[in-house]
Amino acid sequence: MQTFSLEDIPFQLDLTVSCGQAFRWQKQNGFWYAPVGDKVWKVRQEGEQLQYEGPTEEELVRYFGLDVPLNTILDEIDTDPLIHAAIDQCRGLRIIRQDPWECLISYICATCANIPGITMRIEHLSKSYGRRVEADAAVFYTFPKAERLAAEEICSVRACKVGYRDTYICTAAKTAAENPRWADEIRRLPYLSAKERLMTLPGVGPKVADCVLLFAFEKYEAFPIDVWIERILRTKYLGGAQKLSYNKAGTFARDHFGQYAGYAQEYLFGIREEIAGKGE
DNA sequence: CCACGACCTAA
DNA sequence: TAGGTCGTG
Repeated sequence: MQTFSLEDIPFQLDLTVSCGQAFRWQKQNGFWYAPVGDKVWKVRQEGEQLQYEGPTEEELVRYFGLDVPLNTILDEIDTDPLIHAAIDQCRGLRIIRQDPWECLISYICATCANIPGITMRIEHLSKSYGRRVEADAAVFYTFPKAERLAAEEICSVRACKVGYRDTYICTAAKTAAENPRWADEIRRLPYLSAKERLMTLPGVGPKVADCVLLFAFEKYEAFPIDVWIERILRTKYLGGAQKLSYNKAGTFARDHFGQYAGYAQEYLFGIREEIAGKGE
């Protein structure tokens, strides 16, 4: 077991792994476990100390974005009373740097589903095509590589309870397997071009693309708008009128919150239950 | 650009 | 009914 001292680095592990951005973390005996890459990670936070097993320190810092100047970012997005309250309540919530391929498939699986439903599909895919890894007498399955999924028939993938997303997953797998540099190419592009490129994949619309750009490509201008965020934007920021188009709402958010609008989205999402319905 | 229904499945 | 996308008007 290794330790990492946070000192003055604001971080809330529990909130970060359970807020709905990543889907594989589970808590057992006081530790959080998840298959990350080809290993199982085990992490616990005790005050200003992180205890961990699995990653190197460098991998740990990178994955949880501990090198990102969070307080500076939060100051920058702190532009109104509601986001201010969200920051007060969730300070330490960080955007995880996920693997692009796993993130892409995860959010393709996220359409018309809640968090348990998404998690279930990813677990099915991993159990069917990933590698079995044991840790502390528990069994985990790594997320399958694109090459592995590209070799599968659509009907086989559908057995993972992914429903109509089967063809989307298979097409994405073939695309990624044919061009292993796809993620690097997207990473180099500015936000809008990267989004256009992602949206050429079937099953990837503006919302899924924004999620992947924010959670895997460090494009912090990305502001994913789901039904929760749309409701908050409409009732709390735009006078409760009719629905805005996705692009207009996103443009408003970037104007209002600035270049780190994606962080604002996460913090607003973090307090969605408290303000849902109120003011509708 | 906006409205609409279909799409799989599980809770 | 659900954290959308796609095809059609």
